[in-house]
Amino acid sequence: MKFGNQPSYSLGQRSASTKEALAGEGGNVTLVSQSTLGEINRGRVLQALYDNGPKSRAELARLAGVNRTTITGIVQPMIEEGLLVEGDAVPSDFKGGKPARPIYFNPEAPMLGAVLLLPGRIQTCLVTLSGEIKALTKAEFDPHGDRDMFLTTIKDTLSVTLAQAHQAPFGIGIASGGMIDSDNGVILAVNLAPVLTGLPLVDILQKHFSLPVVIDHHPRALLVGDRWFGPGRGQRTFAAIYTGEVLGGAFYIDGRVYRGLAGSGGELGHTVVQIDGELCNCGKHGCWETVAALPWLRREAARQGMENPETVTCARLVKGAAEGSEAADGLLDRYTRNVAFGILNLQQTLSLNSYVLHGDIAGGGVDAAERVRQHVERLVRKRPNQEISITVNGIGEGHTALRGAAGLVLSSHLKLVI
Amino acid sequence: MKFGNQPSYSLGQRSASTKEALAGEGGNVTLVSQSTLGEINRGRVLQALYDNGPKSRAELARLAGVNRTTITGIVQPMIEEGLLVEGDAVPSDFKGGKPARPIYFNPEAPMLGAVLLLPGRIQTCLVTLSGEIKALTKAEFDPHGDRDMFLTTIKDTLSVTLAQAHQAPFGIGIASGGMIDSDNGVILAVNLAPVLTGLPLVDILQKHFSLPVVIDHHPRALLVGDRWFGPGRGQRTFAAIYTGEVLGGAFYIDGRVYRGLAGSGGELGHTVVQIDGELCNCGKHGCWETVAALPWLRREAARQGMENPETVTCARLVKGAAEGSEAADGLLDRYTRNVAFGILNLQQTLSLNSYVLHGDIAGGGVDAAERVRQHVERLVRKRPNQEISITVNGIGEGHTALRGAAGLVLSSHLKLVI
DNA sequence: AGCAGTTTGTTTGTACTTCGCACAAACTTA
DNA sequence: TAAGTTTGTGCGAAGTACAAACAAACTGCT
Repeated sequence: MKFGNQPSYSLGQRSASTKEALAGEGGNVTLVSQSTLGEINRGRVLQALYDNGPKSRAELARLAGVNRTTITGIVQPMIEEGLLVEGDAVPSDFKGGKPARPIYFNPEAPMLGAVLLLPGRIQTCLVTLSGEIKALTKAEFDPHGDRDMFLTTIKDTLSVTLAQAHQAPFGIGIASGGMIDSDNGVILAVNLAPVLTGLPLVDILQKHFSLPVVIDHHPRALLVGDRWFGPGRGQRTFAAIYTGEVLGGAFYIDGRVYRGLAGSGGELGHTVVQIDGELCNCGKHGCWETVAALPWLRREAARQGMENPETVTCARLVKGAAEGSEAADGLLDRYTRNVAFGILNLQQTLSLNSYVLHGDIAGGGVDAAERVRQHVERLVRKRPNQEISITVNGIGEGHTALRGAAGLVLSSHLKLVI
Repeated sequence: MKFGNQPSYSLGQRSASTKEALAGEGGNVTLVSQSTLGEINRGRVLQALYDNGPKSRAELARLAGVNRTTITGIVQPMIEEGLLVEGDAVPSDFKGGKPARPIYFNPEAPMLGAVLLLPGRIQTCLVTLSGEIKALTKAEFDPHGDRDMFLTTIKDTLSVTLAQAHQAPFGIGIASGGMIDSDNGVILAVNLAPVLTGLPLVDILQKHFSLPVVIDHHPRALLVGDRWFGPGRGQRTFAAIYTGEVLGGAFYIDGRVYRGLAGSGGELGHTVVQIDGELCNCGKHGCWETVAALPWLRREAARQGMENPETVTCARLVKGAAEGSEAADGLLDRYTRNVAFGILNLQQTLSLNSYVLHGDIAGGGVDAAERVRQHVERLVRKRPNQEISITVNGIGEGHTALRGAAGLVLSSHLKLVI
């Protein structure tokens, strides 16, 4: 399936990107041009719409403390090209005044494609500019199988989804498990799905679909999803933490997704929390993963003689504890404490204060999250005005990851810095 | 067309601060104004001069990929006000052309005041815009003594230094040990110097000297000093690590000093590396500090029956190992390995790749640094293009910290983002 | 010595974007 | 109906980078 001509929006393709212009290049100097200034401010107005919902031009100007004509100069071209749309007038309040016309994302605008790629499972969908998920399609693949067969599967699945878009999407975002080089669009390694190792997936899909494609690792997609329409919405600083067969994390720092070099930041599962601890599959001892991932939970459940230890999850422990099982309560406490150590280390390092849980630990709901938070509070060094928040994302992890994957396209295509 | 109701986040007013304008305020969206654009680019040209040394306007324009008149528009006002100065013409090369006149910081411009405040010791000095340290003055104070006496001492010491400036300095930067709230200019706690605990030092000195005053914690000043005229010069991402009686760190991420909320990032000494480890003076077990700070080294030296264990340092161990002492070599290896765990955790979390060592571990010179690097390399998860550099700062730690303290003033006063 | 070629720094006008002011449109209230 | 209030737009001012042209100051060759 090929998409030919794409809609032309004045925001255009990613060039010497806004992010780079803001940050400068290492050793070289990059100045910010007039046109980049316009891009920065366009992205910021778009983000304000996401964070605050539909708003009139006058209200946006007030919120940002700028001139009304500035806002009009920014949004009018986007209204004309169909990215934004003007809503029905809102009746004036008791003081009178002309009714305001809130502006928001146009439901008729092109959508974003999204792929969630986990060991053995593919999900694809379309995501509207207001975050609705459509045309969800699922497929399975053999994690140890043949690469060509995998590529056929992902292309077919994506084709089914994209066929339901009435216009060429802005692009395709991929959230993938494993170790990702997001700069070069390559899946470096997925221990649980060797078929993906070394796969230059971005290039392959860009060529096949003639659409821009971006990729990032799964926790980072969760983070973007949290930030866009989840608990991280409107926040300046927070982290997403994933626990499951492996552990991972992602950071939103000072209003930007932190990636590290080539997207390598956030490999929290292989930070050491017990120097002389158990051997980890990465080859060293005492990784956080050895005491806070599902394999550890299953081993401990078996050690305690619990029923069906191979199916133990945080959710099951919370349920058991609520039903009075002391074994479940005790194991849950140890598990949440072990999870807390990784979060504690993040807090002492980066002082993010706000953590959104995903994966198995999130399956334990607010009870598990509160236990983790209490463990962290007991351990962390106290400071004035330090309030640590640990929440679970109530939206559902698959949808969050897909939204996040789509959000990756937003970042690159619309200069919207999520 | 109707839009559904969406939650509204409170947004602040437009910020005049360049840093805030670039990043946006938590949940708030701040647009970048024309005048802020000018400030951003002025700061960037100044940083380019620091990173590259004296350069002609034409060369700066080439480095930045911008128009020559843009550079002139930026630097000419600074030349006129005496911040920058035009040097002697440089002879043209074999192709001819008008000789270029390099521009750099004016030696006759005002200086920066700097204070280094460690338990029991005060150092003050002036720092020129090109990083030279002048009028260095030292004093001592009783860490457990009377606050008024401490304030008298620091004011007198600073007065001696400032009396040697021919013009009012741009401001005073303070590098202080302990836990610092850099937003509010308060020293929150210094375990080794209780006289400083709770001291609103910025306010006190601003009132006394009628100069702008900024404060940050010691590792962050080291970082700024590294970035300005040390191994971090021109780098986009690196960390400074301090080992001594306590441990600390600071990060330069994506071209900016990372502070965390109220300056609380970088408390690496209290990350956990051994869940069931020794009790730390912060109240929990297994902090990195319990296995990598000088108290650990002294205890281990005593346990091994080394001579004068209370004076053991990394430098002494390196010397001992070079002279054939297997005990020194063995303890040095354990020490550098323990230090490596904290750096490893940083690398897995933030992927900074470049670490500058300070304090006791730096006293071991390149030998100690190389041992740490090898330990990290053995432990870290491999990725393509990942090269980990661990260096010591050869300039001297006191000078680096003082330069860094002065650099804090540069950041705030000249909108030069170090 | 004179000329062509090259490079630097400056002058002048254009382009991009935000700011400020004024006005018309569209309402509420007395 | 008139006064007051708010929204969105038109127009000119202000700030800053970009582009073209020119003069100054040099090198190398004939």
